Amino acid sequence: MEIAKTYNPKEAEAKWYPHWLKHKFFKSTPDARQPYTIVIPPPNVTGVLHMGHMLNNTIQDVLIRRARMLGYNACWVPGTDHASIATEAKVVALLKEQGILKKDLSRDEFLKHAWDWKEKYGGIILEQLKKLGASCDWDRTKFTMDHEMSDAVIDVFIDLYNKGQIYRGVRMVNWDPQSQTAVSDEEVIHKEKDGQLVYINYKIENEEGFVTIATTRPETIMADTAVCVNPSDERYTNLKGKKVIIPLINKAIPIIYDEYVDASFGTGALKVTPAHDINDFNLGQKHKLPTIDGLTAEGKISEAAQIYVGMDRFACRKQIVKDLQEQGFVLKIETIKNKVGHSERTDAVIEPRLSMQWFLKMQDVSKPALDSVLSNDVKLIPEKFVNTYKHWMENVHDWCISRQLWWGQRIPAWYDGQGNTVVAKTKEQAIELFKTKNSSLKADEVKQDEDVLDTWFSSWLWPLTVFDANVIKNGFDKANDDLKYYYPTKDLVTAPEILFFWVARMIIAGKEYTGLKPFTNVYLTGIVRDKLGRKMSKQLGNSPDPLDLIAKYGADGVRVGMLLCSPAGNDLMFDESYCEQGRNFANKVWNAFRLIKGFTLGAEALEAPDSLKAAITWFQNKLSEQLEIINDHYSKYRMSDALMATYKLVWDDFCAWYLEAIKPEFIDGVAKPIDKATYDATINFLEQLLKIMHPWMPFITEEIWHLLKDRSDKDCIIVAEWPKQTAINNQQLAEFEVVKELVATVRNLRAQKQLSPKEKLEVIEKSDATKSYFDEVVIKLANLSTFKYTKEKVEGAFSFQIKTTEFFIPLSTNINVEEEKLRLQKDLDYNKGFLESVMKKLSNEKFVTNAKPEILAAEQKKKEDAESKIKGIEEQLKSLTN
RNA sequence: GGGAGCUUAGCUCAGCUGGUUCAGAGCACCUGCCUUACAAGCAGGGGGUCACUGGUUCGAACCCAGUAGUUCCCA
Repeated sequence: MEIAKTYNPKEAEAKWYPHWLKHKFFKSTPDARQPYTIVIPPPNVTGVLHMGHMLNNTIQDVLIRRARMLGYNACWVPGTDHASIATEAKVVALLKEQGILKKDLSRDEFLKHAWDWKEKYGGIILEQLKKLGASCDWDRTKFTMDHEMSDAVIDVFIDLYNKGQIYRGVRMVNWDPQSQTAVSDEEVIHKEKDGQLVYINYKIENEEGFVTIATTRPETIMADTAVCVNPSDERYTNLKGKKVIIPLINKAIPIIYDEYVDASFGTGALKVTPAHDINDFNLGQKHKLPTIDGLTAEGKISEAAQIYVGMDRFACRKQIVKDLQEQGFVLKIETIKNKVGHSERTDAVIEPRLSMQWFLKMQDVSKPALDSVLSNDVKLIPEKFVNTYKHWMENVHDWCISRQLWWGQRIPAWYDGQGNTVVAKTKEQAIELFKTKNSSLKADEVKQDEDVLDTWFSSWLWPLTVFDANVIKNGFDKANDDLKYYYPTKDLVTAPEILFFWVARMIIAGKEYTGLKPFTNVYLTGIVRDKLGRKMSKQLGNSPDPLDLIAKYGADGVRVGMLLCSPAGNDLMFDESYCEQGRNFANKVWNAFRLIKGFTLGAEALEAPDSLKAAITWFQNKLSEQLEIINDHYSKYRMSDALMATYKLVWDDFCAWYLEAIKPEFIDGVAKPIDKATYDATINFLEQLLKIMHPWMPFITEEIWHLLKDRSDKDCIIVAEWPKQTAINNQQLAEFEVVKELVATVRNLRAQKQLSPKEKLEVIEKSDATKSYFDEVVIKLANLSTFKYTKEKVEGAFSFQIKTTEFFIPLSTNINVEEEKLRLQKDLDYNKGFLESVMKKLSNEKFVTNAKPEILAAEQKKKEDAESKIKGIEEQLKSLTN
């Protein structure tokens, strides 16, 4: 059979993914084995696969594939997230294109459109993950708004309400005027912007003179209800009990005194606008000031402001400054940098706004979640995130969980129109509850809260409800078999940006409802940036389409490329050339396979020559040594290190050394046959390497696995057993390092002297020995005629040292004496300098008395080695001079 | 404004208990090769004052302090 010269990823990908699915290799059901569980961070239904998903899901797939091979019952649960704000925005926009306005639709009509949209587009991203090779148990696919998943969310709300942890109140929230909903603190992104600090004169009532305030938000002055100064600020002590007049609307407001005001900022006089600033709100509460809401939900000037009514907040800001200037109220304008909050979802400027919202008290529930991270029960990888986590959890604010949207779980709170509120799952239950409070209730007056819950209020249950959506209702002790078996899950792989949004809250929910952590390890990936360090985003257009990359480099190539540049928790500067490197690696593996496949097996009686036996034992050792290192990297979640060790084991050790050593020679254009022992060993090595490579490169390894031998449909590498270590002979590994150096020196000599690689050379080792284990390997790799031993120096030959051993290579052409002397002199100088530095240490009394014995012994050895080396070089120099 | 981290070769990064397994890897670069698996390759090579300044120590990339640059989190 003809095997293509370059690997064709498309074919293998199209063949093996369906094959794996067909044989249900991704499927997991509880059994006697140990479980290894990962729940996917559910991607947003509005999303398409981006580089962040690629990274995140490749890591999960590597972990789950290796776990499967290690014999765990590996279960990777996929699914999607309903993403209230983003999805509702998409649906609203789509309807608008069709000429339908949300306000003209009933709630049910709108939701029907939203579900249609979700059915049509919501699964795209999961289909894309399959192209990457993701080995999820697709039968378990969940959606955060699946009926029973939503039910659990409602049950949690009711439960926490009944426990007194949820309350409703007027609070200053982060209002997104574009999507017309409150968002949580965590969804506000603060960006530094150029702003104007406007100094405005407020006339003192019934008196000459004025007080100057400085503000970045002049459009809110109509909603001012006081001016506040620091009581110790001498400039304003004379104003006690007086009032000032707000310009344009000529309204008198009191001057109040509070330590809160920083006398050094602006003029030291602060306009107090309780409805539009959280600090002002707190001041207003303290001093019992009235609250005037000067803005509407759309971010326009409200009736309460009296003037500019209906004007957009930003247009008004410009206009009012102009008007104030014309009327002489503006003292000056400074340009300053200030941080402005933006909505994470819509990028609209966030408006602090007073409104009635639902909150979850975080104080009590967060405590166990903090402890589980501090005690390492839940491990954050890398550890540096523990600090950030701790800081957030210790300064946590109550969580605003209501959103003024329709797409999501509707808050199960009911109002009777007479000021009573109950929380219940159904209207009927609500009515029952009302009856205990208010006997004159009419059923049609009972109305459910219009708002839905924050999306994170549903996804914080994800690791629980994907297995058992009834766990909230029934309690953890009555959990189903799935939850009991798979929970707590093993690893969570996610981005640091959602450490608080999601990770912390899952731990809270897990602790609250099971008493257990939801996962053991949290692997935090970095943000994928371009090579200029910019975050990849659609807006910038600097993100490649992952599917294009897969088409270009193959899924395996892209997976390797992603992970080559991804240190845990650090951002990665992605560049396509990494994928190229991944593709090249796949091709290298392919060609190693081609070579092996092309071997012709000799007669049964053909024995393995010594050179091959030595190469085999060496590689067996090497494989075992590296496997231990790779396993260790995995155990520490050092993914790119594990990958690099795999890469070098395959490319350098296997291809460049082992295969070169055992590769049959060609005689008269025909390859010599290979003996069975070597052939079998080589196939076995390749199989083990394929297994080690499989988590990184699932497709090519499966392809070669099947091309290598005739195997049944079920005998797939995806379910093969992870290689086991064998004893390591370190002595032989060390000896082979000398072999490598020796071969390199010979090759280097050829290059320098411009000798043909075909010309056979002779190497003579100065030693008492007459033979050693790897001689035949050296002969082959360095293309020698003979490898001999001598007790005496060889005159007139090229000479060199490796460690403390001298070697000679007689050359047909005379060596250039001057050149040699120069080279040897350089070597001598280096070694003398080295010896000197060692002697300095050894003659230092404090070193000798303080250093650990093994360090001292090592220095002693260095000294001896250096001395013997120097002696050897000096002798060579002497013989050259003669 | 408060807190955390980072700074090692042209690039991306390792460097675990301070000591020749300490200055490393991959890529890129340079030189020579179309050598019967692979030019998506082979062989060889160059390249770093470990951000800076001080300190501790017999000894510092590593520990401590300060400075600069940078990233993130919180307000």
